[in-house]
Amino acid sequence: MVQTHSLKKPKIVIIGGPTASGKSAFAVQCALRFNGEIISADSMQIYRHLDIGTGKITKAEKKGVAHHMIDILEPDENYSVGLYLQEARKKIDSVIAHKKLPIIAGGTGLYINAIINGLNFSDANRSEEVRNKWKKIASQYGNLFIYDKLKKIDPFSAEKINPNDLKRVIRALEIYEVTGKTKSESAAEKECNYDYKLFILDCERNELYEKINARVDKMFADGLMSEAQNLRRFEHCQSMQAIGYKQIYEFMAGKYPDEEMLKEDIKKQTRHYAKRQLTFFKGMKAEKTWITSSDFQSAFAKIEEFINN
RNA sequence: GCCUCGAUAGCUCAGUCGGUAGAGCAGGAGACUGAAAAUCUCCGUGUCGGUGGUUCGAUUCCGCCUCGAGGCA
Repeated sequence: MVQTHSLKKPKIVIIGGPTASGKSAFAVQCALRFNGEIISADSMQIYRHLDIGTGKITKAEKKGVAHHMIDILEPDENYSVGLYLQEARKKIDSVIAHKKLPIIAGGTGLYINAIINGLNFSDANRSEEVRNKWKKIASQYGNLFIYDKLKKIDPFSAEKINPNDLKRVIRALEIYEVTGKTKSESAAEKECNYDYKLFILDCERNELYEKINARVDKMFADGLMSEAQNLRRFEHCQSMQAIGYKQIYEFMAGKYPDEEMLKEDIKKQTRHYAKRQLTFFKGMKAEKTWITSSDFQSAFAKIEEFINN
């Protein structure tokens, strides 16, 4: 993506990467070094009380650096990229107003992408009513049935969506129903409001997986079970899509032979998730710099250069 | 010591009435614009334990050997 006349735009640093890659710690180091404040881009850490399971940064780990967009919702609240973008922009602007460097850090690629590439369909907010209606139709007449509806309304979008990808088929239908315009009609490239420097943290796959495994073990040692237990009344809320909690509820319902299997499954799900994150960042339309933990020094140099030119 | 049953992909196993084999899981790759820690798509060659024999041809049938599980002594 080419950035034109970036000189006038405010500068922000963005840090992405898979879980357990060390984003949070790196972000704190950057903030300390460049007088920054961190704006989280994590769809699960925005929820209060989901601490251990989301690997939320602790007070000590924050080292006095301000963190935004963490702990702003109760577990029973719904959220969306649209709301995130709205809030995050405000935070970014206020950090800039305070003459500090905004550092966006998190693993939710979609949120980061929204900040970089904006969002179309601005008036197509989620409509539970519309979604439920289509969901019901789909379960009654099959995925293909509603896919065919979409094909008639918006063949261009349908072309790019797999018929089994129910959520996306429904969303495309929803956009049309809410705005009267099709998804493809309203799609357009947008230019980023900010001059950004994006780093993606990564490491060798085996090493990443080992870190993930160790991290899950630590979560259990830190009391994930009781944390989940205490949140059980939210079992069917959006926040409980987070890996760990839902498996624990299934464990309590007797779906795993023993705790060891539970842990193994959570590790596995987390590995799959990390892989998906990596794929998303790889495919993201943005200028990015891939780094590992051994590249921190050179990354600092790049940030230095970025903010000073 | 004898008998029985196993030995096939990293793991669990299916299968080949004899023409060199396929599922699930793991693993890999990918998609992704308001639920994203979600949702979805694609990818399977391995001395078919070893060795002799029968056969045009054996992973498949037969013998022996090795290893594992169970049973009888």
